[in-house]
Amino acid sequence: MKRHSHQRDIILEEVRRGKTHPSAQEVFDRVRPRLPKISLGTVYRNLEQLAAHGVIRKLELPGQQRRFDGDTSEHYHIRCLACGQVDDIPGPLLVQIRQLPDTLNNYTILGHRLELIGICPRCRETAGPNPSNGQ
Amino acid sequence: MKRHSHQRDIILEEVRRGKTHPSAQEVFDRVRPRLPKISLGTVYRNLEQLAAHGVIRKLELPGQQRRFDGDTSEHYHIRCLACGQVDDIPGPLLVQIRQLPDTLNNYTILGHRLELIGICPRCRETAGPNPSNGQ
DNA sequence: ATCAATAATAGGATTTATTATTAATTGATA
DNA sequence: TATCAATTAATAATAAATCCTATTATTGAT
Repeated sequence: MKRHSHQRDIILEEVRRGKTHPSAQEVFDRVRPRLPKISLGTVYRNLEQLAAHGVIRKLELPGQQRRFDGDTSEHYHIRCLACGQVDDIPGPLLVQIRQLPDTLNNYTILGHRLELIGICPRCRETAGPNPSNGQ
Repeated sequence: MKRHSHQRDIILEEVRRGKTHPSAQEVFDRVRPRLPKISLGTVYRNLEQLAAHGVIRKLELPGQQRRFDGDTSEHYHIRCLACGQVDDIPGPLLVQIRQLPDTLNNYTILGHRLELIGICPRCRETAGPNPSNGQ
């Protein structure tokens, strides 16, 4: 990020809009109405750059495509097993994880990833995956 | 798994051999000397089937390809940020996670995924990723 | 032991998410 | 405003996983 770009500004605005956790393709779809000539590669590159600089967070979800989060505060996520929707879990990190030793199994510990798995209210009510939820 | 297959037996043997956490491709490579005509699709199908029946465990790792674990007891994993190697962390699940409520954020909670991120001893010593470690 | 039904396989094509390449454009700076 | 590296658009390439179809193997019934 050695200089500004209009594309990056718009991408950041769209990632920050709402509390969703969009994939690169979803960001692309949201940006396109404003920048019809933008390409998907530009979206990927800028999302990675913004995440590398801590402006947004990258969520690498097991078995799913990568998502991005405009909220950089420390928080966990819960993910719907049926539709893939990702929501925030407010509150502090687990105390037990905070208290882990510096080394374990001879590894130097740098961090952790935790996500809860569940069924979102919409999928529970409709008794099936709700495609409009995201996946 | 309505019928037995020789291929599945060999695949299971190879996943259980050692304490590694092989990817489908790695299982394929290990099985090939014994079954030269096996195809990658067969390996994927049988690994998924074995996991669905609880015979092995599927590890869906953020930002990495899927791996499989012949050890089905409850345990967490630690993963080397440099080389991708995955090791077991012995011991029980975190008490705090055990005590989570049934619902959170209006989701029905079904489970969780936790993995620790670190640097493995080999990568620490060689001051760089060790390609022979797996990734 | 043989046979018919059908589950499972081999081999290859396809899909999806992501990354790399390249020529043209743009933003920061002298 | 001329320069030059950073950034872009467009597209090709890659990697992991899935799908497709003709063939083979396993099973329960004879």
